Amino acid sequence: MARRSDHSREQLRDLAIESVLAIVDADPKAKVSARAVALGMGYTVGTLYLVFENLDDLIAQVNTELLGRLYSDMQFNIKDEVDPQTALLVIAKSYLSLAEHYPGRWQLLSQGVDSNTQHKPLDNLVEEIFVLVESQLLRIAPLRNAKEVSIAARALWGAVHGIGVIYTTSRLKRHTHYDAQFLARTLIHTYLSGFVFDTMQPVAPIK
Amino acid sequence: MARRSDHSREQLRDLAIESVLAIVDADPKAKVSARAVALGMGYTVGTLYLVFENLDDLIAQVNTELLGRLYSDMQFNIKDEVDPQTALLVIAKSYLSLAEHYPGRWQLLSQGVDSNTQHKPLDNLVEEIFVLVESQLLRIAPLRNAKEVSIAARALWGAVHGIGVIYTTSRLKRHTHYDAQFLARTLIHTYLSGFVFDTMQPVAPIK
DNA sequence: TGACAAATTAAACAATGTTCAATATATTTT
DNA sequence: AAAATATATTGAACATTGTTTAATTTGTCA
Repeated sequence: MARRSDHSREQLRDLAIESVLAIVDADPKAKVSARAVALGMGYTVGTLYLVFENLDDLIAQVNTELLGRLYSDMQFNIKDEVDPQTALLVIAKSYLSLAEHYPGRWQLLSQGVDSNTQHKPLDNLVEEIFVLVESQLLRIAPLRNAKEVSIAARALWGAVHGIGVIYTTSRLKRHTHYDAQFLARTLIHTYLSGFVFDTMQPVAPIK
Repeated sequence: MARRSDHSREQLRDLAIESVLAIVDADPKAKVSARAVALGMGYTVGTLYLVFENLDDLIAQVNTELLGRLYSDMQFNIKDEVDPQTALLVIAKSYLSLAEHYPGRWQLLSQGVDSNTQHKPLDNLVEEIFVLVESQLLRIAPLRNAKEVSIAARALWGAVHGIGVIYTTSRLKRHTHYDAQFLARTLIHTYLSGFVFDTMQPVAPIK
């Protein structure tokens, strides 16, 4: 039996998170079960429930960790970037490189972000990324008002996310697939050239 | 006990599919369990396995049904549409109206489309929708070659899908959310105005 | 050294997907 | 019409899941 106080709560938390990552890295379609996670950290199931409320809580914390790293990457990579369009590309690149290099982690994250269970820190991170995108859009088109920028940010981010979804699944299904980065570059490039010049008045609602 | 031959295999299949839809319509976050589905059709679990290989097979068939209806809607709604941009908006509208009016069905579909399990008829339908989008794009920009159109279609469709994801989850989490149709209209409008005029040469790869 | 407290486990629970022998019912044969 | 056969349907069983909790081990302190 593992000896008491071999690890602090904090350490147990980290062990669990790493165990989850090891599982999905080894096999992107593997099921992340409580027992498998516990085994991976050298403990038994019960211990997990000392540290986490339940499995959803654990997964949410893993996703918070993943998205947190992504956010840091993004901030670091754009901090000296003068061109806002390039900055947006860098942001998208960070997001999509997870899909390319760590499909298991990306699935975890993309399923978690769209899961119905709430998790404050995770939701906040998502919001911060939106802010990052918005601030670049505002630099691109300074005359737009806040509402327009907010809408454009959501549309654009949804678009990048969607590209990640299409990419991941077409790869897991072994279809022919396109380079996600390339799709994102053409999308952003094309979208922004419209965003700058256009009235952004959508056409009238259909019917 | 239900009497033998009360229903043909075909009828059982339809009963099962309707039972699934009833479950997710009643509660978008309800778990679709084999027993719940069987109960909903007035049979017991075992019967399900006479008709379907397993639960994934059932869900895939439900999704095929859903996407099939969507595809018919799309075809019907654009058949007399002369303006390709409007046609694309109609296509997106069909897709997103599922997210708006049937969140449970939409989650089923969006999780199923991005699931790793293969299902030929479902995959084919997805492909057909891509073709629909491609043909409109080709009408908008006849000088683009097939590869460009194919890429643009995937980027655009991914974008619409992503908007649906963002919309559904922000609604299920009771965040403030934007009208999905509106987001899609601005996205498509903006994107297309770029697609027509732009070189579609993405900027150089980052780093 | 012994008693208390805390960490960890092992076993148990209900609910899941799935299988399959038993049973009820329809159909065919005599 | 009764018996024999075939098959649709069930109900119980199994392994595996998430989760809880009583038991046990281990560290600490009087």
